[in-house]
Amino acid sequence: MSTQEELPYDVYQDRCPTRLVLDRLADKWALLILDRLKDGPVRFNSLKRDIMRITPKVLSETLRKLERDGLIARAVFATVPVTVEYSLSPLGDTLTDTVSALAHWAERNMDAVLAAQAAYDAAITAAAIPTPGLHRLR
Amino acid sequence: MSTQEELPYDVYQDRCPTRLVLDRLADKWALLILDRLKDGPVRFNSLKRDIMRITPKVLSETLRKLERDGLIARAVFATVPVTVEYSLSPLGDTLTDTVSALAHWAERNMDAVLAAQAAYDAAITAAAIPTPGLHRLR
DNA sequence: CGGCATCCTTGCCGATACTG
DNA sequence: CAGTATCGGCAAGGATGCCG
Repeated sequence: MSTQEELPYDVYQDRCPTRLVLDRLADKWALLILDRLKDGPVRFNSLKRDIMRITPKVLSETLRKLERDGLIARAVFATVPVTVEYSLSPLGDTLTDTVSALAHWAERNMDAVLAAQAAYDAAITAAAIPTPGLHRLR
Repeated sequence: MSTQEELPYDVYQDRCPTRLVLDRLADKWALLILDRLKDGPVRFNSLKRDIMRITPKVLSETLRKLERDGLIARAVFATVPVTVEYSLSPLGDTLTDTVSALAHWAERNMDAVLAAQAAYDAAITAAAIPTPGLHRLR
């Protein structure tokens, strides 16, 4: 808010189109796809295999949304059977460092998060049982 | 995948706990909250005002999830009425640069995205009408 | 001020087919 | 191989009201 130039868009504003883009990026599958594409073009079924548990439906939908937003490009080759490659567009390429950092932050800090969760849950449980061991009969 | 060390966690894997964290971060509201906290502690209703259209319920829920994950800290002051401040934890602080970059990327590249969307929609519409103007009589 | 409880809707997402 | 079609469930999230 301080070091940043004045822009016509403000993601904090409701009804700002940036909210729509943020919604797109704030999607687990979209982040994984963009991250997966950062090393070069990847084919549909390769994406489907690499991003475990994604269904073809969701993969297809997410790819089309990303393509519509100009973040990825779709290339069709008239082979038999047909070959389709997805790759980052120049615009999408400006995002990958950030997206990749976010997607992999969890991997680097997973232990800390798990520890925090355990501590939080323990505190909550302790609070829920004011004097543990008391009132045990009945 | 190449320049990266081998980690015990892999966000591409199903059943990997990192997926849960990615789910948390891949949330529009969580991103906005984390970004909003990067300049210092903020109170509940201030967040509610700044992040337009967020409901108290969703704000409260998201804050608690972020607190449970150890990304933010909650401080209560026994004033009248009570004052509650939310701030980034040291762990959360390691995320803000990335989160902020993602949240504001949309603001910087909104025009390009809107142009891409318009081009995409125009191409789709054109494809849906093979030869415009032909077959016009019935 | 800073929430929580409740109800209710919607739309996303997964599962499961089927097609060019 | 690269998708589309259809269906159903379930949980995220909005609206509202109340409380310490």
